[in-house]
Amino acid sequence: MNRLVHGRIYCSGPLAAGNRSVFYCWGSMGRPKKFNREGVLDRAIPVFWKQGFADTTVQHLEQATGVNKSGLYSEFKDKEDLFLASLERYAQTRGAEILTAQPLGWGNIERFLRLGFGCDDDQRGCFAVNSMRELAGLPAEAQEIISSAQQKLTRLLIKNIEAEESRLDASMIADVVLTFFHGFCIAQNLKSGKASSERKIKNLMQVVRKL
Amino acid sequence: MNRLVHGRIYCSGPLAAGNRSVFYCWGSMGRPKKFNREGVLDRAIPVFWKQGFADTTVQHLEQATGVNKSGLYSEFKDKEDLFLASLERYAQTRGAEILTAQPLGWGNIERFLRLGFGCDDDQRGCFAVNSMRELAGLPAEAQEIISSAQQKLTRLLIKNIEAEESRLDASMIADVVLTFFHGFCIAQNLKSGKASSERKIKNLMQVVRKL
DNA sequence: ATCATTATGAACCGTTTGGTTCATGGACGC
DNA sequence: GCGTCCATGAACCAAACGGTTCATAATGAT
Repeated sequence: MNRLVHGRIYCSGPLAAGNRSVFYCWGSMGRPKKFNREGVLDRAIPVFWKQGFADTTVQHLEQATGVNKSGLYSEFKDKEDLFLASLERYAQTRGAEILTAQPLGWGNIERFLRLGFGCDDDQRGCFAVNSMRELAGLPAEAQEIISSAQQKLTRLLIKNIEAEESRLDASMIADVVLTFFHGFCIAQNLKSGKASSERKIKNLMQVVRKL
Repeated sequence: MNRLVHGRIYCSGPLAAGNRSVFYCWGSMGRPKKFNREGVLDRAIPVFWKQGFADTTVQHLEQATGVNKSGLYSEFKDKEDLFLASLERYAQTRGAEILTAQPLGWGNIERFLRLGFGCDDDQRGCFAVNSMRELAGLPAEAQEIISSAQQKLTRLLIKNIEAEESRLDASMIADVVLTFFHGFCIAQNLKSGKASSERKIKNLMQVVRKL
């Protein structure tokens, strides 16, 4: 909501997603923020990634981001809004560079699969794949974010497969690879040896190269 | 805890997992229970399956099972205990029959994959696969239940693959199939058309038969 | 019919939850 | 330095949570 005071327009309430809160467009200056939207998201993502939406409290988010509740609620409508923004930023950020690297082919695909390892012990698998579990309790927007990211990945996978010679349809193989990726990611949540995860990838690559 | 009253031994507190509460072994009869352990679990499973552990409240469980809180807490230590018992019952119940049906082979494997569809709109995918997401917030026992069930499934998958002729190692193919199954299950949580799910299975079967 | 014994369900409890309010702090324009 | 305005953080709130207690209901044994 914008309000008119003394003939000047001021911003109040949560800013729209596109606006950088570090910029002051109208009115005289006030106390500057200590945080910016992207920084908060980048620090919130690991928390949601590890614990999911339901298990994450706003206290966790305060500690992880270093931003107080009132700050968070000035930038985001509620916990759900912050979650969706985090998920969207994650989905837009990850995956594409690897699958567009030259030369296209099985090498890119194997490197893509390795993304499924996650970052470290706290961020296992893939945030987007993990989030599929909770879709039942989240707004439809969550599914749309994930779906559109998957479609983008599928297109890139197909291009990489077409760069190799294969008797089978590229989109069919891409389908299998992506579903395998989902399985690889979700299974990363159980702490089994890294060796068995490596073997999984090796196995799929060996299978897929034979087609 | 057992206590001695008037020279007779009575059971009080939650009964051990193996004991059927419908049987009265010692002492004189009291008011009979209206529920039994397995019945509660079978009604709790769909709730946890759909909503996961964190999103399920004991109110939900009361409504779904028809058993009051005090009843639930007399049979189970706490919500976590009920969840683990549900997960264990689910894991022990499902999957094995399909993979032991004669004749062993690709037919069984395809039927196994189709288990990943789930039951209906509320029980999507697989309860055990869904639960992998929440392992970070659950006791180690949860992972053990899932892991041992997976090992059992892997053995059965291998036997079915060995029944077919294949140039590649059966355990390698089983690994790929199981990971694909995980991915298929978790992706069932997003409500995309059934057609695309069917295609996924067809695609994998076509790939795997070629090996 | 009475007693002993147990299951039941509603009331209750302390804690934690997501979310809001408001007095204070701090930066800028003048 | 003063006034204006906004970000900040702690206090605050109602609702919901997991879990417990206890008077009561319901059964079998005698």
